Amino acid sequence: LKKTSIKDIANSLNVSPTLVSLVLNGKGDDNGISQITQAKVIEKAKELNYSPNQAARTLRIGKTETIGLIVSDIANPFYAQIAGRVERKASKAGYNLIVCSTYEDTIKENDLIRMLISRNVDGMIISSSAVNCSEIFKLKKAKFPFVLIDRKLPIQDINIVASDNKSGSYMAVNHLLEKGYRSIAIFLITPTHISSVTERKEGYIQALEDADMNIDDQLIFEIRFDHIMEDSETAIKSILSKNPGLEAVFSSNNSITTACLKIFSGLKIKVPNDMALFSFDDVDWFEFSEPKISTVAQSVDEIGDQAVDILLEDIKSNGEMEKKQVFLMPKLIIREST
Amino acid sequence: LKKTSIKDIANSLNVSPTLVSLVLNGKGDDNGISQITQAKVIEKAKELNYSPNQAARTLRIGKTETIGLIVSDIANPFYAQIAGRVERKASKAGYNLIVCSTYEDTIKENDLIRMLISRNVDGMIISSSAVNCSEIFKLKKAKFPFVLIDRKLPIQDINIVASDNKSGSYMAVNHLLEKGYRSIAIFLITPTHISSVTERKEGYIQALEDADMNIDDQLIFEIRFDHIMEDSETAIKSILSKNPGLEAVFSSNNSITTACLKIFSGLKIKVPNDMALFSFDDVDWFEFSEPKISTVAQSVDEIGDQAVDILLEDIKSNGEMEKKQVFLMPKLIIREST
DNA sequence: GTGAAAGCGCTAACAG
DNA sequence: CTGTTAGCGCTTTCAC
Repeated sequence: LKKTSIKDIANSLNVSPTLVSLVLNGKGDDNGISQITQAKVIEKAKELNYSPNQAARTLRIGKTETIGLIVSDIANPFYAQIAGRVERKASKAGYNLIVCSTYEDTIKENDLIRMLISRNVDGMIISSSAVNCSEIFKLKKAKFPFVLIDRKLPIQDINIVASDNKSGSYMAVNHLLEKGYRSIAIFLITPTHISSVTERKEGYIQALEDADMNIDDQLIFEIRFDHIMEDSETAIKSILSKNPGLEAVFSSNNSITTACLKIFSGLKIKVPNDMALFSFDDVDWFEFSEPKISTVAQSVDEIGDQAVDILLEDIKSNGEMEKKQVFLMPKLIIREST
Repeated sequence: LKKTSIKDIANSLNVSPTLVSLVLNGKGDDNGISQITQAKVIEKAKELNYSPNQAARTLRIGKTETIGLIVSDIANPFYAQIAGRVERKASKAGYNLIVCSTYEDTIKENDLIRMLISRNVDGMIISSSAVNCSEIFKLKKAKFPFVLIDRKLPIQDINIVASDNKSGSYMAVNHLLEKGYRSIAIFLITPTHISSVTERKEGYIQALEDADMNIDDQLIFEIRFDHIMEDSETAIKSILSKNPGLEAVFSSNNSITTACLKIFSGLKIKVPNDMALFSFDDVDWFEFSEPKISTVAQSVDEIGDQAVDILLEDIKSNGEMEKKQVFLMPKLIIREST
């Protein structure tokens, strides 16, 4: 498979590669190349099915018109929706998108960042699960354009677009309290060090404290992201045996909610009568499930849109611009599960 | 942002770029480069935070270890799941993935194919909505490795992994018939020329014919993919006014099912008592919705896995291998909506 | 054990 | 109006 190059076009037309390059890049008029020649070049390019070798172009000019998106799992509807949104916006601005999943593996995350750098992406959007943020810190130091989404990192002066998870969580627990639920468990997803998780835990604790209630560590469960069904089942069974009086579960992650629903159904536990269930993130089916699920909804579209806007701006400024921090307030959607 | 190159390492160590390249590519031992020198190079590379410039590498060796995935909409759970599966498998084999969505725009599809070629991807996995398959045909002619998924194209001898949509549809309608539903509408998504859609229509017609029933064109609805809510609503209202006796809707696409559920709910139409509903594709929430949704489930994971396997094999063979056709039989999952 | 030199395809500065 | 030249960073052949 030998691809046609600018040289091939030039040779078959008896002109120089430069001329062909100029024409094909729309700089023909600027350089006063005759319309006839231009037409010939363009026609020949089509005839030979020419498509520019981006590797060569990138090597020469350093830009790729590509941005990288790193998330924990592209199959999660939350990230899938963000990815779709980012793709559309980026595409409109002439950028392509490389999407990568880390599956919460911090080594893989670092590898992916290096890989994207190697590929000369012009910028990145990252939902990081980093503990040691060395790789991200390098990006910052190198003034490489990037914006964090969804999860904070303990680094100053970097772009970020995320939800105010603590407030979201606080509102959710508060709602449960107002509804009269006294004994409330929270299910957190691992890795628990990521900011969205710690913040959701903080919101839960704060809400209980503000209501002068005790925090019972026994009611705070950690569900491993790669063993969601098992751990949720263990957690629920533990509740049933040790805390039969429990009235509500705040499932702070949409995948955990799915698991809980399955398990409750298997155990013939009726929501919300036997047990209330509050979720985080709004997934389309929460509106049709039995029962419909109350949840804390993040502005997914806005996260995607703003991330792209900020990133493109940063790219334009060569990483020199003043960094932006955007925190979106999530909204409570009350349905039937509480 | 000046990245460190092989030359930088070479200079600071007073060795040649050749040596550095050799060491960094694990060819040090083969070329008898001393362990001490190798260690120095590797250390220096780390120290200078070296990451190879893929553009240069690609320009030189022609390969990128990247594959492209083109689907209609990455935010659709069906494709999101395939993408996840493909990403994992490809990643294990050392390949990166570029994911693109066409949003059913054939122009965009062609642009994307050219873009991926420009980027020197080593192969592609494509769910095509092409009418005029010129671009895909060019791939074939150039012996460029690719595999179609989900949708057939009228081209011989190309790799494809798809479901037997006609049989799936046939089984679904047959099930409705057996359950005693006599009057059955089908909702098809546009563009209707894509094979999965025409096949689902064919299966519907065949099942009715085999049961000696008339085909009523009034009961075949086309829902525009970018106006799903509106068109579904129009269709349902048309049914209610013109065919009040209708007993079942076969919604041959998961997004349409979502819309139908919303609309039925708004109209206080009870499923399955007032109207049965059968879907296509299995989405996790079909198990929790009210009612739980009967559907034709494709083996999504298998589509993804096989597509990658075949693609990698084709890449290895330089596009010379005998092309493979895989058609997976979907399964009926009967729940409460029928 | 190591280095020099060529070339992948493209673009940009400069020359006519 | 068009062409020459150089070089982006890397790998590879060949030479010492």
